Amino acid sequence: MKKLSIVDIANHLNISKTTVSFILNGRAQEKRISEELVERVQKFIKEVGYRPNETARGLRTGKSNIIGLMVESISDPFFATIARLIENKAYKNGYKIIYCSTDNDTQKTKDLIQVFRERSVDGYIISPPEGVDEEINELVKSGIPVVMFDRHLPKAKADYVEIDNEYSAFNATGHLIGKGYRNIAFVTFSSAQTQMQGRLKGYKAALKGSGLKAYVMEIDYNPDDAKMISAIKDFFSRHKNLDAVLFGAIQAGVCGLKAMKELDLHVPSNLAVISFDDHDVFELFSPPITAIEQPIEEIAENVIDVLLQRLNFPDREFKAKSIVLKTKLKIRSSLDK
Amino acid sequence: MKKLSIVDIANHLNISKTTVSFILNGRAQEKRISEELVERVQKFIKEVGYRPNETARGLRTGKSNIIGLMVESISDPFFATIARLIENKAYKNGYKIIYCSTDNDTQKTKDLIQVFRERSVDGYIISPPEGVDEEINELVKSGIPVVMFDRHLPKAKADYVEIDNEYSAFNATGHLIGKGYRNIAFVTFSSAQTQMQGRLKGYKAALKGSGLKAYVMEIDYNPDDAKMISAIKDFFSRHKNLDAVLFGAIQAGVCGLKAMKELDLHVPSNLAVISFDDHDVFELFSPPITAIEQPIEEIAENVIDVLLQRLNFPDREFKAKSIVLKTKLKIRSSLDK
DNA sequence: GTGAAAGCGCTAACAT
DNA sequence: ATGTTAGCGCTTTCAC
Repeated sequence: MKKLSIVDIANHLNISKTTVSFILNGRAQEKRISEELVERVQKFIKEVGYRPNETARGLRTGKSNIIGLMVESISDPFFATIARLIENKAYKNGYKIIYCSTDNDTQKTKDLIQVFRERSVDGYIISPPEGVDEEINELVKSGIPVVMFDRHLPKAKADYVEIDNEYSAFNATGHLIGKGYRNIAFVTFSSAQTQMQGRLKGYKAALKGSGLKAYVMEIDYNPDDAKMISAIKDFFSRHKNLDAVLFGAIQAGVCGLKAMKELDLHVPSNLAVISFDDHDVFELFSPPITAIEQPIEEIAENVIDVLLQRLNFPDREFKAKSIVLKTKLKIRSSLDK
Repeated sequence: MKKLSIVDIANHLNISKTTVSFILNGRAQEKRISEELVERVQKFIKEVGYRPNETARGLRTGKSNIIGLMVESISDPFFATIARLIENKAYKNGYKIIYCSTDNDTQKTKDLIQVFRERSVDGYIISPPEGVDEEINELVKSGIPVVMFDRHLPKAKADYVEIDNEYSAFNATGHLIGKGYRNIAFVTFSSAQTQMQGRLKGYKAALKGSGLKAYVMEIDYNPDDAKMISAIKDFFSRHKNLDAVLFGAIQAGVCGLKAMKELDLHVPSNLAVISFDDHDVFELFSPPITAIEQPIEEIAENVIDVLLQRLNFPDREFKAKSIVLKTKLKIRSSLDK
């Protein structure tokens, strides 16, 4: 059973492939092709299960109907969830998704953008590492829409969707202060990225307002959890006076809790805890961990909506959109002394 | 800056595009093209940053260098991790990955296979729902390699990689029995899939050996956790005599723990717990939950290796491979009365 | 050693 | 209203 082409269809029906093509692309009416013929063609197509070759179509039109999704790591629960939500809506709109993990590696990301370009990916969704602003601007200049999320590159003139990092950290830190904690650490990944900078800024601002001292621990991201755990253990051991900690990301929170466990530090008697990003692991922990919940669905929805807008109206005047969403501080018992 | 094509390169260098193509594809030597010319071409290509159009290449060769990854849900931590590991190796071998979530929906999966076919996806990695055996066989018959994982379809003549579900459940249940538990429940997703059937079988076999009664609870999978949690609560409430529970999947385990929390049932004083699949959430739970750890890296490695083999040696005689891997029972304190 | 030319399956401008 | 035909950018056969 060889695969049929549009010519086979045309020949079999004794019409031209143009006609078939028009019918296939819903331009029958516009081209005033007779109802009867349209029906005959569609019936036959259904009968033999003909499906146009998307590669050929893509070559001809220059569109691939593929969206490139580049995240820090697809295995991270935050990004995996986003990926799932984006997928749903993309497929509903006729787009497929090709993904890759950047590992926050600038060079790797640049290469991957090239790889995606070779395939004429129609649009990009990226949680960008630093240093790819130029590449993103080049894409946008070529008319290929790019939406950044989770963070943005100030020099990249593209749309982005993120949360209010600064306020979220400020608010969480303030909450700890309100509960009477005075030596509050901020444990996060070392990164100059906007989201991490924002969180750090919010944390510091809250402390400053109360005249408290900052204790910042920046972890070098390492795929091997054990390394990060022992770094955090070190930090806690060096700062015995801490009474609370704000984790700047889910991965930091998970490693931090593991570190605390190994040091036999209890929540909240030894350390009160709040972490960015919510997850089962925080909900099921004893006591449940207070978390800054990102509106994941809303993020995904905004990302894909903005991208589809750009895809559908490519020549609309360009003005990069910045969408900043609110988080929710899910207060749980990890704070009650 | 318009994108260059192979013709532009050829024209600029006053040679034919055939020559350029040969050089591009490493056939210069075979075609006895002069060293000097090869170098000149390569230098120029690098200079202008020329990259062949993969769509055109794909149309011509019929190969896309794309692997289709179809999992139950990309947001599930098990599948997300697999996706990450597969991605790594695939990209290293020049393959991109296009993914989709099947939701275990047979019709959706059939449609998605069609969608992937339109794009001439070179090979498939699938955690298949039931009822797509024919589609898989058709792919294999057309010479397109398919590797199933996590489960397999007995009627599908394709390679698969999975764990020893029956033994894993048998062993875990036996461990509970050895610890003195007598009323052991098995809480799992209702599914006729091989992996779930295997787990159920192992559980029952262990009980039978000790003359114990089976308490099986089959949850209908529901994207809304709350529904599943309340179903499990119901079950626990109806069976107050239970002293231990084996969860048949990570999602069942997480929902089960949430249900127990709401019912104020403690581990292990009220119920000893073992769950399939390991995860941070089990490690950080108090007390840490004993888990049946799947060798995720090994699974991913085997899946992609088998697929690459098929891709690289398409005409090698076909004999479907079954790879069954061992799990590890990670014993934690969730069992010690 | 290199080049001309056909053709992969489709779309769309241009006939008719 | 429908057909003819020229590409999209590449690979590959065959000719020189």
